[in-house]
Amino acid sequence: MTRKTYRLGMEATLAVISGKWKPQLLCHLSNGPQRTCDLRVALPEISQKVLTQQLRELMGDGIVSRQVYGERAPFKVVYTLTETGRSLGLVLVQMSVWGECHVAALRASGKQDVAVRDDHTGFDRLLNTPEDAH
Amino acid sequence: MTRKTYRLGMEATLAVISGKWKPQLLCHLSNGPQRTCDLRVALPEISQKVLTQQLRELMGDGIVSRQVYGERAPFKVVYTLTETGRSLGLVLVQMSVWGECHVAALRASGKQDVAVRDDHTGFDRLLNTPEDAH
DNA sequence: CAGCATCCCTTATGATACTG
DNA sequence: CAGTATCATAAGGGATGCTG
Repeated sequence: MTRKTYRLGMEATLAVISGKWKPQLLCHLSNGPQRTCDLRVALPEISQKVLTQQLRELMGDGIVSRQVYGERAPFKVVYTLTETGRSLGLVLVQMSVWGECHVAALRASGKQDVAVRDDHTGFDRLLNTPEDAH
Repeated sequence: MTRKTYRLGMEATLAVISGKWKPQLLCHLSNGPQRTCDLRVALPEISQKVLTQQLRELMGDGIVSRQVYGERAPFKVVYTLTETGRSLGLVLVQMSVWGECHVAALRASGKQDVAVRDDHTGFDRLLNTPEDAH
């Protein structure tokens, strides 16, 4: 087994959260466990292949877990953020806040025409301890 | 001019800091202004083309500035983190700390064979105000 | 319902040679 | 010394059809 060596810790974090749809997946999973079909509704533009792919990567990194209900097809599959996944909360919120400020500044300066649709409160539930969430 | 719309603020942040060599570039630039040749020494494996490319992207996002000294070749070119670039400090440190913890956990669990070479203190200088740095 | 396999395209990154 | 231009390759993502 060959060892993967990152130069900086933040590269390891980037490896976990970067991917075209991972931020949105993490955002929706922060609201609680989600079925596959829930995620497809939340992210209408993702392809089936990439959805499965990115969820597998998050599983490999210990960020989400997968539970299967039912003996035979059709199955019910539920994805849940692990405790490790929830521990990303502060990082995700801070990245979101910085990104929002940066986009506002870029637009104000006229350097780039950019916008952000949703605000960082999408991750707020991760900032509470699991016991607080009920 | 077509508008780029991010769904989440963190996607805007990822757009700025993701790139194979950007974390390391930001880390070295956090120690102060750097000449092109300094960066090439610090990142021996980056190609000339990609070095220029990633620096241009950081400039386009207002993260670094570029100063040219000299009337004709050979020039002296210096890259410096802007105030916006320095404002990334907290985000970069937190991402690094989380990544280090995560890598340690992955290794302890035997799930992946990973390691991080440098620790998050590489970004520590960004946590001070510019006036404090002298 | 959830997922796999295949083929295709776009993007990111790399190697090399050349210029002011 | 710094940078451009060109060509080549790798990685990420998307479209479609099929399966238990």
